[in-house]
Amino acid sequence: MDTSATTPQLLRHANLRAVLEVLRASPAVTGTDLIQATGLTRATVIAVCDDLIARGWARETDASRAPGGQKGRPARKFEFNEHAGHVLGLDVGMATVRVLVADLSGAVVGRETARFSGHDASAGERSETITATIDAALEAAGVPGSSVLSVGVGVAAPVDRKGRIARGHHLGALFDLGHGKGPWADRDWPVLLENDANLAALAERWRGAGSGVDNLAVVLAGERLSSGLIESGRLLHGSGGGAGELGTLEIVEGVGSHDGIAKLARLWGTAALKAGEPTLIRDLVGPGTTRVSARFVFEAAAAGDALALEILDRIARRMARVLSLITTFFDPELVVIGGAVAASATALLPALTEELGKLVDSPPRVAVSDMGEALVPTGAVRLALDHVEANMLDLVPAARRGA
Amino acid sequence: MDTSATTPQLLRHANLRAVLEVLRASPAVTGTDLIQATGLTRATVIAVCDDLIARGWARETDASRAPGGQKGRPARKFEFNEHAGHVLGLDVGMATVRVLVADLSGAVVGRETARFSGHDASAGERSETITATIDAALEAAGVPGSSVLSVGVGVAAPVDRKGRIARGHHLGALFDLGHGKGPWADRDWPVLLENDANLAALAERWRGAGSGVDNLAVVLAGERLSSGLIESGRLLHGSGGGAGELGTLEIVEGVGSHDGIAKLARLWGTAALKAGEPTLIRDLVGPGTTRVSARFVFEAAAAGDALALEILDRIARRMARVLSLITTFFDPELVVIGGAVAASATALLPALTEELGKLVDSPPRVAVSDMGEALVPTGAVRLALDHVEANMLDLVPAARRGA
DNA sequence: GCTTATTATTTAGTGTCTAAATTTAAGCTC
DNA sequence: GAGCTTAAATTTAGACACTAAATAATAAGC
Repeated sequence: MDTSATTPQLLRHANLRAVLEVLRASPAVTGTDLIQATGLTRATVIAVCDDLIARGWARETDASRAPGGQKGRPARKFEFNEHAGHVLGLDVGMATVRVLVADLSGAVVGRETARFSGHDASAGERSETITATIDAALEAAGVPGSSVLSVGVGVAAPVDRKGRIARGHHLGALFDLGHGKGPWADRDWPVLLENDANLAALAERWRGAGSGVDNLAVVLAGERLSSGLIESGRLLHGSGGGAGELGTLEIVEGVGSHDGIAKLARLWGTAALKAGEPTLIRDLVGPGTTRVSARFVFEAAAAGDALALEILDRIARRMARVLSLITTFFDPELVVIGGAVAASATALLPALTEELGKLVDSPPRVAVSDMGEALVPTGAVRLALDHVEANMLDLVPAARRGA
Repeated sequence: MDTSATTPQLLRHANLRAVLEVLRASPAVTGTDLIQATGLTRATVIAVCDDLIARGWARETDASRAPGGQKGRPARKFEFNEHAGHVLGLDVGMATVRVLVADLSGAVVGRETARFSGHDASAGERSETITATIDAALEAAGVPGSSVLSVGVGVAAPVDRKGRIARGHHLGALFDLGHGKGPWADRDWPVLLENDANLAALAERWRGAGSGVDNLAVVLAGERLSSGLIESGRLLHGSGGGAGELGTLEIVEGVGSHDGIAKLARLWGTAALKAGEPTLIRDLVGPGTTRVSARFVFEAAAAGDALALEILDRIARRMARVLSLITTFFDPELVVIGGAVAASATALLPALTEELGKLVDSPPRVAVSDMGEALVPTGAVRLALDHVEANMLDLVPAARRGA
């Protein structure tokens, strides 16, 4: 709906887009298929395909149709050239960096994870670690850096629509992730920064529980709580990227802070242990230890330990209150819980949905993510792919570079 | 970004749109202006304008330029034909219906308000009242019904993106507002239902405090609380239209229900009176009366009455908590408070912003609507205009109808 | 009345699409 | 293998919309 002037070439541009979109969605396609999908004439469809092939975004497959099948002249078959380039999906956390390398079909062809040297690592050190991890991932995948068409990066901070970390956020000092800086200082990759919970939402909608869902919330509930919100298929950012940050839930009765599931399990588990209550958790933790990791609480609960079960119940009820607020403000069709302990969070679901049903008139479906650690980087891949797809016709595929 | 096929005519279509958009935005424009605004050639611009004139959406003004100014052949001047049709903006409440008639520039040319016969009025009676009110408004404006190109309707219920009132909502039983039913049974107007708070948001962004703001929340806070949310310039609906309904804020500490400002003022004012506390409110209400309307509380506060001021302070703090939640989830740039008592709500602002500043890291600007009763119907006009503008080239202007 | 400036209109040329006719490359039948 | 059938590709003619450049119109200034 933009006030843009148009030239005849723009027509072709639009048709290139249309055909490309079909090609991306289907494995291998004949001219006739494209005629039906786009409504264009055969002459046009073929011309557009030849154009796409010349630009490097599509390729023609050796017809080789099933013998004894169709009569008539064999159709040419066209398909999306998923090797026309690659994208990187990064999850840059406080302690670790995860890198995925994917081709343009979204298939992951390489991955690598590294830990930063320490909590007090400088921005420069962190940059070097990120660069090294990217290089390792690319090498493992056999993908040259020149093939990278865009990079999606998830960070645990609000990021506005222009890809800037919220001013004054502590993460801004720890990393140097701006365009053309830090890890990508000497590469000309388009770098897209995005909040990690938002990327989790993209990931769940792409390959998780939210596929095909246009109104979706994802709550990252490991150590801290944050949420990514998709409305009508679009990510919400708010004016400064702070939408869904859940930073001020302290005012909610029964939700004393924005602590996530893992942290609550640890806190309450430790508290119970200190109080000397009889529980299986003590045996799991072992003698002499006072720190209770979240895992032990979940294990004890799975074994039927009453105290652990009660802790889970409290966590579930607290989560239900958070979800009830999200429902009030967004009315999503589905809420997915992700984050470090997502797998164990399944145990919370019955109590959570029951409590949510009490709090809200028409509660959304609630699911637990099964994407594990890959959640955020997968969303980063999706973000990078979105960018490539949106700008495909203005880009030059890796193979054609310099030609 | 839709996968749509394109024909050469689509080019013209796009340019018609582009030129029309410029025409709508500026008073009277020459070909040269359009060349600069659109980047098209003079030949094209003129052809497009002639096309628009032929279709009825634009008109040519008698050049009559300031004498003694420009040399050269006088430029033709084109302008948007705001009389090519009209729109209706309705606010259908429980007790009243408000109707605005506007031309395509958005100028209000007629208005009418009516009360329904009673709370127990049937859907049929209500329909008749609405029809009569519309007819009166059109007649007063001298606009024939055939000139109406679309109708925006605000209702106090969740409405999904397809214009359907949430299933099971009590308002659905009181009205019969579906497409081609009730008040518009024998007219062929496109009717666009929308939640009233959402329309308030559209109105504030169009002609209120939110002009030019892309991330905006409007809170209708008269009797009940509800909010309309605009993110990146788009209204949020959620999966069932329930986004921003604020129906479950009961779980928030200090916000015991979704009562609005007027209701709280009334409740707390009445309670104070019953408790026998000394206050100016008693004098304003008059002897023998126990019902305290919100107005008296605001008047007493304006006169410096301590108890009234304290009530306002409590209301302000409660509102601040609601706004802090909105901020947490949406991060809007601006929040506008509207609804029945908006004008008096200005008195709440200092305490409200102070409290909000304590609750939230980077609080949004807060403003009070000055659009009064016109707020929702103005938003309905905006909604109707949006629809007309989006579909303009597929519509037939009123004047050309039947030709 | 001539020049100059500005705009409108006309003309020729280009890119893109459709529709219809033609060509190509198979499978099938005899 | 010749000939028929079929499905797809290609070619051709025509339509539409745009640009660029040339031409025409209209007013102000001298």
